[in-house]
Amino acid sequence: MNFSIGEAARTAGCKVQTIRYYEQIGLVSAVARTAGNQRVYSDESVSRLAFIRHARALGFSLDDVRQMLSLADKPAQSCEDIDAIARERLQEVNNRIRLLTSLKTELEHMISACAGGKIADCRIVQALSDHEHCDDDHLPAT
Amino acid sequence: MNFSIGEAARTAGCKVQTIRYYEQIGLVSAVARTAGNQRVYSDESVSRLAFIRHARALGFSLDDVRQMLSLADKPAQSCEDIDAIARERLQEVNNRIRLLTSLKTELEHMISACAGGKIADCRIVQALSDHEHCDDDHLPAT
DNA sequence: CCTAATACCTGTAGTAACTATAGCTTCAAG
DNA sequence: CTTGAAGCTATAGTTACTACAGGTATTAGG
Repeated sequence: MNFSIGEAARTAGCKVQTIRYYEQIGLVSAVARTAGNQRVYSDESVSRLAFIRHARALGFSLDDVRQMLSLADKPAQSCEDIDAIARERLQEVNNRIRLLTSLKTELEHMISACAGGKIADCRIVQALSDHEHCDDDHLPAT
Repeated sequence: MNFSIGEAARTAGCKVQTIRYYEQIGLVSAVARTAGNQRVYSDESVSRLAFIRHARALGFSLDDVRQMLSLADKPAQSCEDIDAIARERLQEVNNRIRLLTSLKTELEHMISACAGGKIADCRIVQALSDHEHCDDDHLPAT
């Protein structure tokens, strides 16, 4: 089956420009073109795009994806490396969940303490002004 | 007390350039300078920076922060709006936790299914190739 | 008082991972 | 045969910083 870039995008779950972007940065190789210079996608290239989108949705970086794709092209090798990447990802996901859970608690506290008063004594403003009480320097969850 | 930009950065928990960046985009106003043109920070400007960093760490965008800062400058007003921003944030945090939890499960499944075999039958690669079984189109958790 | 090491200054460019725009061409339907 | 949608390229914008280059200020030691 052949697909236009629009169909490929719908199938893979991304925008047309995203696919062109992936091609541009060399994450996927250029596909065939029609006489009129339009890209033609095979099942295989569409599923490669789906792989990428799925990995991205799982939080893998494009760099991770690049590694995994090159590994996936050597089917005879052991999948140790891919496993390692996935394990690292799991670590990060766990960290992020832990961080977000503590943020959730903090936000809930702030909200419940601020029962529609004046800003002058708003607990949210106070809580945010005052960094003392929280000793971890919780950095932005990139 | 007066602080150099370096001290302010250490206190607020960010890099020197980040402070200059906040000034540049007008998130904080320009502070006084020494005879030698170096920025001088008061306690108040440092705590404003700390406010920003703390809010950022809680996942508020710079745009949220901008709103909150302008609201915080009108202490006589009700804190309804700030409360609303915080509630919205809480919603997002909850969504993100939900998403990450399902990713965690998926990653764990993949990892346990891939017990050091060959890539040709690696479950991780298979799971990522195959988008069918997951019906939500879980977008990247920005 | 001089020097060397820091810390500061401005301005610009780079990062990730897209997203959007402009201005054009191609294609499919009626 | 025309019209509107979808495709093409190239370029610029987004968020929130971070890094660099090339220069000036400040401070501690000798």
